[in-house]
Amino acid sequence: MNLTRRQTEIYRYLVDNAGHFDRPPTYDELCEALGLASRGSLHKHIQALVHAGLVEPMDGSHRGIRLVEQEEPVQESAEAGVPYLGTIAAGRPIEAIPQADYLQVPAELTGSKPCYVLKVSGDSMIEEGILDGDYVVIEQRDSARNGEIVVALLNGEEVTLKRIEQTPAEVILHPANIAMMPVAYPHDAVQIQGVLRGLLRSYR
Amino acid sequence: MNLTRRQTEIYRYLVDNAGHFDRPPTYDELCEALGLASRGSLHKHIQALVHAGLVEPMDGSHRGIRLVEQEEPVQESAEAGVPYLGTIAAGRPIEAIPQADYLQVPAELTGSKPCYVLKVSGDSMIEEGILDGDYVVIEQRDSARNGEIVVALLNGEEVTLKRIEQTPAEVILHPANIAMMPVAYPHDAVQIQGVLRGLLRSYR
DNA sequence: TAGAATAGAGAACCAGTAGAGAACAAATCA
DNA sequence: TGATTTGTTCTCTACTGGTTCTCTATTCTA
Repeated sequence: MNLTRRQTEIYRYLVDNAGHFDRPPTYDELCEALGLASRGSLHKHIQALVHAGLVEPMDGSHRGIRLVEQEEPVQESAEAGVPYLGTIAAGRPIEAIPQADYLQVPAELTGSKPCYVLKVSGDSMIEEGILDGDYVVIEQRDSARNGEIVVALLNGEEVTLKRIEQTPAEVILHPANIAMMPVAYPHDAVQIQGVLRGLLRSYR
Repeated sequence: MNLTRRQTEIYRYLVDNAGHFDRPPTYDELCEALGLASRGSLHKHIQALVHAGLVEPMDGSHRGIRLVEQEEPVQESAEAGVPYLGTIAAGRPIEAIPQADYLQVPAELTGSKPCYVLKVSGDSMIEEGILDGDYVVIEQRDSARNGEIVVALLNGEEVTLKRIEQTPAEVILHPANIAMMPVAYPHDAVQIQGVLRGLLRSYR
């Protein structure tokens, strides 16, 4: 995700002044600080930063603009941790987080193959017991057997977690939610990025 | 859980003055200190802090506003991991396995409190996304808040995993399966053994 | 040089936040 | 026991702050 000049400028300002705010700044406060007259203009830039995973999304709430936590590299990571890459929401690209975090995942889930962890957003697999906010452990693979749950890249742009069925003619992706229908794609529109190996959920 | 401005302001005040109170402050005292005229308004903020796990819930008691003691940063204590104790099946005692195995559970799930892992047998919590064969991470505790999912020992003999509701008269255990009914017990028949903190599932 | 990408102004919308105050019930105190 | 605190719940009001528009200006690029 490439930022424009103004976007990086604004992000810089946020980072530089992060410790300087006693509370998360509102759009109006930022507008004044940045010499903007219109919240609407600022909003577009902030949205770009949210999309780039640099600013926390605030779904309608009024709590000011916050940077996404840039946790310093966890040193335990070398110790057989599994990288946490971001959020997977049906219908959108993976929202990568800037610096990979590492999770201590039991070897029983990962096996010996390379894996990564994604956070699930949405309810499309709810009937398989995969809920909004769960973390899935994905084994890096570019092929899958029928019936496996896969991370699939569709048309090179959006990514989704679904149960896969491959026929000679097409690839069918089955959600596990009565409200959603299976969708069929031509083979060349679906690129498998990994296979579901494990699941983590926090009730904290 | 993201706090609003006023909520963080009030939380700050509580933290800053924690050592300053000789006993927990009342709502009225706090209202005055914070320049509020209405207890009702303050109550909403405090509830938000309780919900965020920053303030201890005070079920009815007076003079009850206390901060949740902040666990010090997790010390990578999980050298050995979390003990795997056996299988929990609704209606039977925990089937302990002879030699405790240890699982490498991410610190995000355990927090700093002592935990153990059980394997779930049965479908009684299927609508909460807890499936037969899943592993649950349980924090060792002998009390729980309403709405939490607990490991409960019933009549000193059988153990079960259910959502708990404690009323003055009785304890109600709610399964999450349309085919099963909630069951009410007298308080002395239910002994809480732990609270659900996390969940692991293997698709191997 | 036309069209796209970037940047901004400003208006309008409305959900979230904040607070007041009344009424109630449980806990505590006299 | 009765009176008083104290926490809880409710309704009502106000306004702030994030979002969405449309419209315009400027810069970049094919």
